[in-house]
Amino acid sequence: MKYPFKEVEEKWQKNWEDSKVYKTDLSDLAKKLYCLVMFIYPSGAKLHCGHWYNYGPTDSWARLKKLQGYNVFEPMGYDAFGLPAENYAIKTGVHPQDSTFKNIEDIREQLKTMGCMYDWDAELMTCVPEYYKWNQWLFIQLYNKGLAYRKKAPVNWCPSCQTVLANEQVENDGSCERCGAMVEQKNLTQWFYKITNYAEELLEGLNKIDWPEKTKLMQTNWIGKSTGSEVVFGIEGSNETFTVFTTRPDTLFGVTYAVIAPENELVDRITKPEFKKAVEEYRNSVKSLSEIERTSTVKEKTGVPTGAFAINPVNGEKVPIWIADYVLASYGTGCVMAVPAHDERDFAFAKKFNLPIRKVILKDGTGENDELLEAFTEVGTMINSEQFNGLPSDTGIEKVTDFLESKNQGKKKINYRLRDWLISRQRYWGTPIPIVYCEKCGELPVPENQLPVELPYDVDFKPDGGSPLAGNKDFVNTVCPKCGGHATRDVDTMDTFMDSSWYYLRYLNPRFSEGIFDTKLGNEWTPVDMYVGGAEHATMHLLYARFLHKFLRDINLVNSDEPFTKLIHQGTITNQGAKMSKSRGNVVNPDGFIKEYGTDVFRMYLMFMGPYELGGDWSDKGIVGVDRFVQRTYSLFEGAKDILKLSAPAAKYAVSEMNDAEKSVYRKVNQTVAKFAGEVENFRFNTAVAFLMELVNELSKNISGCRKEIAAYVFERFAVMLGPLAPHLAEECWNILGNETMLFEKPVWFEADPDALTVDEVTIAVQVNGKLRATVVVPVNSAQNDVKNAVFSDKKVLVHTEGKQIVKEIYVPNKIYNIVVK
RNA sequence: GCCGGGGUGGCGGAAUGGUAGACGCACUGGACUUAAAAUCCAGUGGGAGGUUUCUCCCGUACCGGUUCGAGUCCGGUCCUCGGUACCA
Repeated sequence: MKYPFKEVEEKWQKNWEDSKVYKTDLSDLAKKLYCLVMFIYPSGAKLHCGHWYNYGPTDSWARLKKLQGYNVFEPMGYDAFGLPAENYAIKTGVHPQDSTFKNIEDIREQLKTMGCMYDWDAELMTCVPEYYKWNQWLFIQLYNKGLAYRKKAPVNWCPSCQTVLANEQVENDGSCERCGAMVEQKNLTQWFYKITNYAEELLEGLNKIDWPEKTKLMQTNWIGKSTGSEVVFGIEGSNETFTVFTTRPDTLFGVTYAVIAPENELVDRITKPEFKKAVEEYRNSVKSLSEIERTSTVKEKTGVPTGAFAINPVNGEKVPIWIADYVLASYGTGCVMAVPAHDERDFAFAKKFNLPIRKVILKDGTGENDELLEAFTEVGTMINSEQFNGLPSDTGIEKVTDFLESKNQGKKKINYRLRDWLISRQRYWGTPIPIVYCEKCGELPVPENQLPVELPYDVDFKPDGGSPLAGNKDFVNTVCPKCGGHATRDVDTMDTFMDSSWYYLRYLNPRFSEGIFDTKLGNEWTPVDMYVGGAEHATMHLLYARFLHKFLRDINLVNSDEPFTKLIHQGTITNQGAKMSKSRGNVVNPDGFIKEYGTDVFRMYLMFMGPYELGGDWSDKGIVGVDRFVQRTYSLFEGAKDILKLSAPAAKYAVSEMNDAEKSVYRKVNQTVAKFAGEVENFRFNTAVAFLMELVNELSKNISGCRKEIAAYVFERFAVMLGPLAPHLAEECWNILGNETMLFEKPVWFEADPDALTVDEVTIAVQVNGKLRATVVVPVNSAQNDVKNAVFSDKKVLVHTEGKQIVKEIYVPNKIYNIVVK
């Protein structure tokens, strides 16, 4: 009979649910295991293949652990705030809350058909007051510790989304990550979190976690630690000074000009009157450029002089001060000392504007007067540097800094590229920022007992450049918690990365009302043991979550340093070479495949496609192969109905007492058992599926030649191995065999019989000069002399060796016999 | 530009420095069938010859190296995918 996947899948899903098989007992900590996937954004596009590729195989991993006796907690929820719902509202008039709840209903149903082990009692969504109340609470804790602050800053403004984007959310070409519109620069007062306070610890912590090296490297580069010095320059005819950060104080004698970021306030004060016009024009021309455009390497260098001069602290020399867009206000001090001879950017700039280039580091083997054709940025010998002449430049770095320090004109400094996390969004569909502004008392946090600040339903979310909440007078107008006078609320909402930075703690009890989460459970169940999600979150979500976890630790709410012990990225499933997205219209909906083949086949096909971490281009060409495997498996089990009731298999059998078919089958099943768990354990699902296919091929051939009890032994193990990869099918097969309890109700896992893995004969490859010429079958672990006899009685070997001089023979036991001839 | 993956049959992909191509798709032949589909069995990297049981040559993007032996290690080149963007 054809495998009736629809009835079978529905039946076991219902049985699992009725028996609460996937309800995790969080009080049982003996073998606790927290397996987490990045929660889902409930868009109208529903679940697509990419989601399945994330969730299905991860669930298979978790199921292996469940069968191995772990107490697995696997929750699922909805990252429900965010721009797309609001954009959809602007387009269609459907309120974000209504569309979001509707989408969640639909997606929940889809998720349930996947048949994952989600503990649905732990389900959460971020757009309800019970959740976002704690975003606000957490904001206030950060505020009270001085880690949430406001500042005016140039920000990326997306004219289409009408919102500010973090740097990280702007694409390479200067377009908005979400809608693709070109991003502009705009100055707004915004809330920031001081993630930079944790820069060093975020860097250090990477050594303690089992994450992909490339992800750790990306975070390392993102944090961008660099060790150098701050050097104070005077300004001619002024009491003002400015500070530059440099990693190359050894080149200080080579400074021939200085550059200040065009936005820097100092520019107003130092620019000479006759330069004012040109400076203003240049500043305006730069304003329209995004940071991405400004810093493009292909862009020609631009800049103008200010007419002011800087005084070099080491030699008192006067050098002109320029402004140029290649210096960024947001990195370091926003001021740079320019050493064209030894910095590529400065070199290009100096060449273009005919500024002097002075060599102060001599490359070994070159002359002092040789012309420089490009900047020399490596270590050499210091020249033209007064008392430092002759020193190797790497030693000079420290000596020059010491000298500056003694004159109080510089010091060692560690600089980070990481910037503070901008969390304000001029948007409706998010967590209101719990701050009020009182005319008398100023800026005040909302008292904790007044939380949550509820997001009102009634707003006009037409895009007009401002925050939609500003239009709701009932929301905006409030009383000052301090003086009782009139006050207004902050009308911005929070970045949704806030929601996703601590959700893994809330899952443990989403209804907990006495605090942000149950700290006892948090300490017992986190860090998360296994976290699986896309590599695109390497520097945003995954860095923010680490930051807030450390903050929660510092206010004694968690007892660990890191949120996610082990991290895996699933690869991207593309379609016709492009990432699946609604806007491209290339989303592959799995529903049709589920209808035709069932959820187990679809899940297994995704796993069979290739290495999990590589992903690949979508094609349904091979799915019939997996379906055939399921059909063959099912009919094999049908032939073993109630076999466990008829014949209870022993724990192991002696191979010597078996017939050929039994030997072959018994060995194969034990070989499979021996390697299967390791494959699933390490997310090598493709080979795990292949091994089960090999087993089916073997059983098709030989199972009919086996005694009942051997067959029972084999089928029992086969059904259990199906468990992680095809849970519904496995449960059905387990039942067919005559088991009274469900596999996932009373988990079972088998170990291989080591005696079945030993072989008494091996095939050895015989090579002549590295070329395969024959194979010989010899007893396992044969001595070289015994093999040699077999080798040299082989005709093909003789053909290639006779009449030639044997130079050398290499024998690797049980593997190879190589003869080198001349 | 820099950093990090990856390049293996017609296709998806397997291979602790030791018989390259497991497993699957597609294809070919056979069985079953009135026929087709489904299923089952067999074959299947390319080429040359013997053509039944065989033998040889070539072959893991390209060039070179280490080694008895390289898809795997080393040096260089090309292509491709991701990350990043003058970070002083």
